[in-house]
Amino acid sequence: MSSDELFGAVSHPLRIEIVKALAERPLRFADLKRKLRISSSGLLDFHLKKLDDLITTNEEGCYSLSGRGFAALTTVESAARYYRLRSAQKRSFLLNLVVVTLGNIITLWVASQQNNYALWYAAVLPVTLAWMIFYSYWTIVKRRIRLWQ
Amino acid sequence: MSSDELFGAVSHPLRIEIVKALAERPLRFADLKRKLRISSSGLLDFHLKKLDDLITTNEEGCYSLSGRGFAALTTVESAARYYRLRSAQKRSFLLNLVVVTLGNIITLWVASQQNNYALWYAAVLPVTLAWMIFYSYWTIVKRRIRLWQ
DNA sequence: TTCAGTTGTCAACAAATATTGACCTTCAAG
DNA sequence: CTTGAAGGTCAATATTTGTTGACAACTGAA
Repeated sequence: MSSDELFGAVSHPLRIEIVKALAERPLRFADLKRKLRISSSGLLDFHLKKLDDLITTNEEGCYSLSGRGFAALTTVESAARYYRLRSAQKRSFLLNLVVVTLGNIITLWVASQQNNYALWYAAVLPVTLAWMIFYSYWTIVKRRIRLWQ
Repeated sequence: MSSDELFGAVSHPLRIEIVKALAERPLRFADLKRKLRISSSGLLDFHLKKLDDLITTNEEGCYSLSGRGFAALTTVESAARYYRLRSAQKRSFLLNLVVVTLGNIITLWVASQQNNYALWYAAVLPVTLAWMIFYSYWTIVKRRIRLWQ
């Protein structure tokens, strides 16, 4: 099953509903009709046939998701969660930046109390700086996450 | 844009090709025609219009992916390998752990050269420890990412 | 000026998809 | 035996999608 076939299979609201319903638990024909508020048997039949690769029936006539069906479900959910995920990655980066900056400020303050900045110069600053440069490259260039706008 | 609209947009092989081509670099109308071996302008026009939400054009007439377009691309790729994202998050955590640990080791080594551990005790250790505890909680509990097995 | 290439739009049609409603069989309860 | 529900199939039709080919405005080079 190629990508476009998978997308074709779940490119109708009713079929997405069917996949989600069957992910919860296996259902029979009439159960599905009731659950999705479909009045026409023909309509459900049509969409079930479109989902052929994604569902299986057991010996009792219950429909459930096949392996491909669960893969499709993951894809559907990842599409829905995508923006949340990216904004989480963005938050992760900004939080890291705040922690590193605060860490440097605290370290510098403690160093100033002792009038000994060598440790900050030699260790804390280079390590945190190198980390943030790498993390920035990874976030902005590799993941293409826009931190502004 | 709902899930089924996103899937509808990329449920045709040619449109998947277009999204992949534009992910590489922005292209103009004729460039796309040549690259995808399309003879009819009308055909390309039809599919570009279907991809309306996923692409933008700049002032020079170049088509490129919009934010949603990159989201769609990620979905297409996740359909093929949907677990890669989680393994990236796992790598991110482990890398952070290595960096923090190395940072502490380097800081400790520099401190030992000066025989002054106060800075490490008072600043570096508490900050990095607090960060890793929070990050662990977030990764393991919230994201449910399994670092072992 | 002409010619080729770019960048499309549009009408027409073919093909696929979505929906409805009629119809069928089986089975169990009243 | 009748009734009604389950579990569908099928034909007809409406709507959308996909494709072709004609056309047109603009641009730059010969």
